[in-house]
Amino acid sequence: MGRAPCCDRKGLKKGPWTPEEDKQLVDFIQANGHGSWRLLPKLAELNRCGKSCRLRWTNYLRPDIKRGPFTAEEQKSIVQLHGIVGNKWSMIAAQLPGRTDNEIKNYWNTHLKKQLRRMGLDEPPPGPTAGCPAARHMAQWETARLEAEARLSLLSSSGAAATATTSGSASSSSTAAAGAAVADHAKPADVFLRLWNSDIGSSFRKAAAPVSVKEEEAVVPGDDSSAASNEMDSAAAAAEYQMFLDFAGEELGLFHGRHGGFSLFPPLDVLA
DNA sequence: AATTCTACCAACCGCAGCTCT
DNA sequence: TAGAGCTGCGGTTGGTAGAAT
Repeated sequence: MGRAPCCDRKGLKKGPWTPEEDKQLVDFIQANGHGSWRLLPKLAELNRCGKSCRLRWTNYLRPDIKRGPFTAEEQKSIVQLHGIVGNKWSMIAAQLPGRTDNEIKNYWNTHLKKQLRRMGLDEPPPGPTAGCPAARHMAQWETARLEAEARLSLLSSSGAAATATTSGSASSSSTAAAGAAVADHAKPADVFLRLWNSDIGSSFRKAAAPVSVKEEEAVVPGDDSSAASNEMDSAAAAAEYQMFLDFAGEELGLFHGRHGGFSLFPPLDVLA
């Protein structure tokens, strides 16, 4: 995996772009498309590296970029998605039309992170999962999934059990069943269910697969110590997740419920 | 009015993964 | 199959504007 040598060339301009450079880049891309970023500077007669051109275009010059402050709805989405996928800014940006990953990242670091810090929620909990975001997020998903399953079991008490059809999932068969059940029974307000079935959920399951398998292997039947350890990890992750949800619910008005009775999911009577 | 501090954001750097040969 | 080239992503930095002293 070699590194791109384009920025190593001497004499290429760095730093802020001038309006003339912007116009040159926009005119060229609108006329020809960006094609190969590496070749673009030469073709557009810009004294910049391709990487710089791509960044300028994607983060600033693209016509579909939405400018201005983030709306409350966008803030909610960012917090919600960050809780699920972590610092996958491009993934989060994909769910917010007109916003770039760089913009979201900056917004998170300068605004939302501070709010979390004030709440004392920015530090990962101590323990084995602290350095493993995938494991922590898997635990978060698992917590939400369990709640979804509980809800679904109540909702479909008279219905037949769903057949597992979800493929590529690294979680347990019950998770796959929940995923299938979700497809059949999900209500629009069911945030988790929608996310689980979305591209994000799919990417997450895929990304978390090795961790999940490893964790399952680590649990030897009858081995109380590893089971207990796993239980503690899950509890810590679940506690962290709950803290995050509490913050999101109270501070940003996310999800449903009120102080003390907050839930990722809407009350049953809403679904009924 | 001058200086220092803080917040914000555009841009850079380097790594990782994908594609092609 | 291995290595080189290219692109995309996430972390970090540096410049600037506005606020505070």
